[in-house]
This record gives sequence, structure tokens and C-alpha cells, in this order.
Amino acid sequence: MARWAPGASDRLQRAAIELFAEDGFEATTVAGIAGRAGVTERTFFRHFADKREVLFAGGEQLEAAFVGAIADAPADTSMAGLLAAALDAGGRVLQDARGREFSRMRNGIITANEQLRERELLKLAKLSHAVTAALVARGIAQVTASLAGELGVLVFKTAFARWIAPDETRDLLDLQREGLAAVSDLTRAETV
Amino acid sequence: MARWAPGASDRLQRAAIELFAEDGFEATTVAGIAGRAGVTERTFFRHFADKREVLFAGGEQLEAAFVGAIADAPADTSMAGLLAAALDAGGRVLQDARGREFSRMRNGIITANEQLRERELLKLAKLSHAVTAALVARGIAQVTASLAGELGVLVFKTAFARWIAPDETRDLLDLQREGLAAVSDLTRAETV
DNA sequence: AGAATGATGTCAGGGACTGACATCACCAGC
DNA sequence: GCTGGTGATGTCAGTCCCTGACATCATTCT
Repeated sequence: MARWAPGASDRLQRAAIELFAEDGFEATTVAGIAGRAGVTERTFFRHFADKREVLFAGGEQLEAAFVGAIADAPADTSMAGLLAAALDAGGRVLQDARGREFSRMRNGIITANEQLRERELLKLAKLSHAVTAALVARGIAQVTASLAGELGVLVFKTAFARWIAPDETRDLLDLQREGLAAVSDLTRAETV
Repeated sequence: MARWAPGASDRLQRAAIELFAEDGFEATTVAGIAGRAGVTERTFFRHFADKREVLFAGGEQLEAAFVGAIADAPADTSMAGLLAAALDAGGRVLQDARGREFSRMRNGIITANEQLRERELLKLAKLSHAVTAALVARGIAQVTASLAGELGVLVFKTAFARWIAPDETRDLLDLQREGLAAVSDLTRAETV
């Protein structure tokens, strides 16, 4: 493990976000990002698969939180409990490791560009699949797990959108629990 | 309206599907597609915004069917009735204008490549938004319409996946109605 | 016939991304 | 302390996607 100035990945991410915010995604060039980070364009592509990916680097962390919470839950945890645990763990990642202001800025960049919205949809779909797989690993039927996976991500997405809304001050975890409760209300008759 | 050999768009789509099926999406070049269609690479990009879009050209047609069915439904149609009408109209487009075998081949190409899966997610999200907008235009509350829009697309996606499964012989419209009924069961307690 | 229109061809070029190879900083072993 | 190994970076050449500008051609309208 040897390198010149440590943290090239971090510098690239920071540089990219700054430039995207200033000039927009399409107007900024990878060479420009690399230049601001003090590396070569080629190095950028060794750290990130493509130009969009630099904005979605923390994704594995979020996914790991979701999956880990499901895997580590007590054996007798209900489905609602599993989803709640996963959402709590994921929400904590966003709230603590990222922060609301950062998430707001990042989200502004993403929603301003269709290529980035596209990539975000892919990431959410992968998150949904990961949650589904984690549920299946606990012995839950594929169909049920798949539905729960999509549902969990839907709640996450909705709560996140509210969390970064201009005047919102509530906790992300609270918003997630509220959303989950609303869904639970809708499906309670079936669950019981 | 003047042109050389008519139907350049169709020829490009056909050529693209053939080449994607033979060599894969990444291995085939836009110049190759254009060459097989008897046009220039530049002409390809005048018909399709990018290399992926050639596979999603019929999308507006599907979206129009969904939206039109919702807009044209009688004033007193229930939400379930609106979704059923939209799904029927959309399903007919796929079944009649496209056909099951074509859909199978096209779907095989898409699922084999991440860039194409990504684009498909974007198209489905847009379809969902279009449905939501059509419902809002009928005076339905934004929140309800949004939920229904996502739900409708979810049912569509699920039924479509079953429709193109290897041994499936049932009608797409039947599969959609079945899926809608299953969702209806899940939410009946709330609706009443 | 001649003008208007719209689709296509041609050309030049930027920017994303990749493979191959050289180079440099650091670490381990002698 | 020197030397070789390792991993990250730089350099270079090249392919492919995609775009703007301009010329050209077939069809349609007058």
C-alpha cells in the first residue's frame, strides 16, 4: 500500500461535487475533475467506473447497513421489525456519515441531470435486490421478500425526499418510521 | 416529407436488434448498425438520441395508451377501474403491436446489459410519472395518484415478466388483471 | 420549371473510456 | 543500507459515442 498524496478518491469526489455544483454535470469534464484533485484523467477511471459513479461511491456503505441489519436481527424478528431495523441502519448512515446539507446538495446535482437520475434508479433497484436477497437468506419466501424489498426502498425513497425538503427539520429516522407505519396501516388487514 | 428509401427508423431498429442479439450491445457499434440499415452513423443519431434509445423507441406508444385510457374513462370510474383500463390498453399495445416473441428477444437483450437495464428503469419511472399526471388531471390527489402510478407500473412490470417467461402461454391482459386483483386484495380493507 | 422543404451525407472535433507500458513511492527482506 | 517486490500513478495511443456546421439531394408546392 503505497501512494503519493493519500486520499485520491476523496479528493476526486470532492472536486467532482464542487464542479458539478458550479457548472453542471455535462459541462464539467473528467479531465477538469482530475486536474482539481491533482491527478490524471486516467487515475479518475481507476477509482470510478465512469463519470457518474463518482457521485454514488458511498452506495455500498448504505447497502451494507441495510443488509447487515437484516442479517443481524434476532431470529424471531417480524417482517415489519426487519424492515424497521434495515431502515434505521440505513438512515443512520445518511444522517451521520453524510449529513443533511451534503445530501441536499448532492440530490440537487442528481435531479438536475437525467443521466444521474437514471443512475440513481439503478442504484435503488440494486438496493432493493440486496434487501430481497438478505430476506431470502433468512428463509423468507422469494415473492414475499421481493415485495418487502421494493416496499422498503419505496419507504426509504419517500422519507429521504421529505428529509431533504427545504423546511424539513425532523429526523430521517422518524420520517422513515412514519412512512413504514403508514404502509403498515395499509396492509395490516392482510398481515393479521 | 421527402426521403430516399422510406422507413429509415424501422430499418435502424431492426438492424440494431439483430446486431445486439448476435454480438451483444457493447460489441456492436453505431456505425455498424447504420451500415446494415444503409445509412450513415450521423443519420442514426438524428433518429435516436443515443445508442440505447433505439431499443426503447416504441415507448411513447405504450405511455400514450396508458394515459389515453385514463383520460377517456367515464367520469365515475373507480381508481381500480382506471388502473385496469390503463393496463388493458397498455397490454394491448405490447400484445398486438409488438408480440410476445419480439418482446422476449428484446427483453433478453436488455437484461443482458446493465446500461440497458438502467435505461429501462428510467422509462418505467417516466411511465409511472405519466400515469400519475393523468390521474392528477382527473382531480385525484397528488399523493394518491403517485401511489397508484407506482402501483400500476409495478403490476405491469410483474405481469410482463410472467408473460415472457419461457413456458407461459396465458394472455398478458389476463396476467395483468390477475396481478391487479392480488394487489386489490392486499389493499381492500383500506379502500372500503 | 423553379423554389421551398426536409431528410441525408460529409467533415471536423470534443469528450468518455480502455489497454499497454513506464515510472515512482513505499515496504520487506537481506 | 541496499535491493527487489508491490501497488498506485503517469503517459500514450486509440476507439467509440455524440454533436455542430454545412453541403447535397429527393420530393412537394407554386
